Amino acid sequence: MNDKKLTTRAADFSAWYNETVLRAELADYSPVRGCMVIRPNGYGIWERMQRALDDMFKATGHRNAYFPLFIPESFLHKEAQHVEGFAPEAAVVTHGGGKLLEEPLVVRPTSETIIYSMFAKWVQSYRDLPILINQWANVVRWEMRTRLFLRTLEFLWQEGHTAHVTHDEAEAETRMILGLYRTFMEEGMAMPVITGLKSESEKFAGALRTYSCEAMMQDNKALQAGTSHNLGQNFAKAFDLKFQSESGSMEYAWNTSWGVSTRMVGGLVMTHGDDNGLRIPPKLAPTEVVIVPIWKSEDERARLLEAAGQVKQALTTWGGRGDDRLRVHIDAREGMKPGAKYYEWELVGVPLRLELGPRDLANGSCMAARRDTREKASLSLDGLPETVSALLATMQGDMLRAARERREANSIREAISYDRFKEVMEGDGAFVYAGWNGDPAVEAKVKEETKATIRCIPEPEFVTQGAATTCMVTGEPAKHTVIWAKAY
RNA sequence: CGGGGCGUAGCGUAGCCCGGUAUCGCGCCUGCUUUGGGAGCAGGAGGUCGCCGGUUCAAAUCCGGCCGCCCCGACCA
Repeated sequence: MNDKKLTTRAADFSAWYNETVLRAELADYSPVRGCMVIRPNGYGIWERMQRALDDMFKATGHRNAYFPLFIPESFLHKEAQHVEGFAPEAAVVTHGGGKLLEEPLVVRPTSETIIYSMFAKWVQSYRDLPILINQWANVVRWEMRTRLFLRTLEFLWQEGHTAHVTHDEAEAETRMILGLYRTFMEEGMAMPVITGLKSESEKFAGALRTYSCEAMMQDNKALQAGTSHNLGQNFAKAFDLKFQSESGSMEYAWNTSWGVSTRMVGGLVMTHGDDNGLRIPPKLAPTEVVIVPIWKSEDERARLLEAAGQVKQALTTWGGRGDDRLRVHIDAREGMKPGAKYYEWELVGVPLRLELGPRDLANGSCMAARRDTREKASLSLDGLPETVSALLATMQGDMLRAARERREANSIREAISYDRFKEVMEGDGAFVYAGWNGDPAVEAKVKEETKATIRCIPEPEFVTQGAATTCMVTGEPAKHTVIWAKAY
């Protein structure tokens, strides 16, 4: 038994995931059941996700704010569907300062209630709208079964909350954010997603409509990677969020809320990881390039470390990407063979490794190894920053392309019988595009029989085979073409 | 909460049936030799055997109770 090797994805995908997260030091189990510690390697990825998204939110007119962790229990009860959805998994504080509280406080599972209660104070006129707020926060949901990053009792996320004058404006916001998430996931995470509408049974508790980004993991299961909700006037009515319109009438505001979480880190692992560990797309990699100097003698060690320092200097001071400087680390550890370092950095997922030894130095070159393909090539030290930058950009694109090809290879777009569908779901699984008559009972039956659910009613651009005409289960006329899959 | 499994060094484990103060591997520390794909040798440190109680001259081992964790279900970003 060689415990240096990870369990392979083919042997046990779930075990592979856990080992990869733990051994790449993204996270660790905490003393509290169902909670996790996010370690620097994992938090560094989250920070880069935050930075990219935060810039996008700001660019579209949103501003950050912060609302309290504690919510009066009564707030949760003001919207009927909302309480039904979240009360069962609420953590409730009953004591403070050694005394029983007059009203219990719920640790936020999401912040609609407290935020819209505040919006109600701030809005009198249509001129006060829209309000475009985002907050970065932790939330708590008392889940029965947990998994690192994918489902923990406490997780980090951002939640956007907006209020608008009209339904259409709120709908446009909801859709705009959905597109923003998609752009980030595809261009930043190199993780292709399908955007679409959630069915009634899968929509957010209290929403009019929920849209989501659905990604396919390497076990062909779907991961809901982000959601954007048009809340209609449900919360505005519950919290008396009203404004006087231009014509003088009193109207309830139209709200949206939307969020992505540290779950995306899990999605990143399950989208790009291989049997050697993590593969981080360059844009999200805290370290894009690791330099491994190689030496034999003490004399060589001094020379190579100096040369490595110069290479790092050349890379990090290069301004070809503007303010976005290349992120470079030198692995100068002694007493560790180069091969051992290679395996370690591959496990951690650093996109590009530059090996620099006496032979390379003599040639004025270095050996570059791509993490995504594990291909090696000799690169001239002349113009290295340009070469490296271009290579990283190529890798970013290649990783997205490879992930998209994998998804399509495991999608079923042609008509399929329900019997065949059951076989697929019992076997390798897939994203199955099929007709649905729109009946929630059919959805429930399929879930009961196969564990697959409707991931979304995809936007038209994803339905490349043309809309389905009949329901896969009943044979009745199809109301929608939907994507069926097992999900995390 | 229902069904199954497991708690022994930082991690992974043997020992338990058949009682005698704990095995092996990885990791860690020191020294020397190494360093272009997971180094070798030598020496060393590290343990309330999940917790409480019982039986016994003696408990990791047998008995009772409790706690925790993992997997499968119900619930879910």
